[in-house]
Amino acid sequence: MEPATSLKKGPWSPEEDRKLVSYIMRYGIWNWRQMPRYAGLERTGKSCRLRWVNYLRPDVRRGPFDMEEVSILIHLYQSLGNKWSAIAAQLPGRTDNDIKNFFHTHLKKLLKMNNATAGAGAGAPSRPKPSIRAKRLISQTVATNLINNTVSAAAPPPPPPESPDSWNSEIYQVSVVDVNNNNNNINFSETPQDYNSSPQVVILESSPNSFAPPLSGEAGLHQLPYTAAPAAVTVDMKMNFSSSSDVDDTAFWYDMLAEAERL
DNA sequence: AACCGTTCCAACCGCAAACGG
DNA sequence: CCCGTTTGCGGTTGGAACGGT
Repeated sequence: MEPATSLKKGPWSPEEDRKLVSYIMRYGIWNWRQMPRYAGLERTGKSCRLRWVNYLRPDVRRGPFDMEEVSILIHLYQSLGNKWSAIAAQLPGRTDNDIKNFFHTHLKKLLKMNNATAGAGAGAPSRPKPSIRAKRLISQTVATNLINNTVSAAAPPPPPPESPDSWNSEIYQVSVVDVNNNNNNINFSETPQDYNSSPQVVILESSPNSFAPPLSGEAGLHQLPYTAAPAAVTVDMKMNFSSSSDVDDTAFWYDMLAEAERL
């Protein structure tokens, strides 16, 4: 039983985080219910466990899901259902809470509507429009996927998707650059031995109209983990998306879903 | 600038499973 | 097996951030 005294609820302060982390680093996890008392925290053991598992644990992976993770998530959901912890076990660094949130905010509606409209003809219910945040997230996964595909295949990058006429407003841009060379062209060497270090690849966002602050970190920059493969390719691509609310670009989204399911 | 509706996610709650005496 | 305690899981929610008007 948790004590009935007034324990703190709500968001954790940096000081509380520090106390919890330093306690666990020093003494480990021995009893969640007792621990907060010894760690000087006025929290329930349950709250401490949640904070540690979902946020403070050093191996928690933060940031957007990449295409491979989305693919795994979709496949596992289709075979396991809402067994979030089982799915999380297959996605290193992702917590069940992360996965649950990602599913509910990005995938549930799309999967539901996709199933409902699969093979449906005229008169099918209209597809939902994805949110701008989700667009931003997926645009990053697209870029990641293109990088990986391009590099592993040692082939030229695919041409940018042909835009419908209605996509004439270039207000969102994802660029892949090598920041070490300050250059949009990443020239990979011919052989693996030529590598001393991998180019640092980042996704750059530009937001001339409405894409104000980036998801995190330094303005306009999102870093992606990247390991260069032995290949002789040049990556130079830009993908342009319209996010104008009156443009129906949901077809693009369903293509993304299909791509994730295909992988 | 102000307002309002929507999106997103950290954190909560209730319940079930696991544990152990 | 029983029963109290602890841990883990999944659904839900509060509120900050965001985007549109």
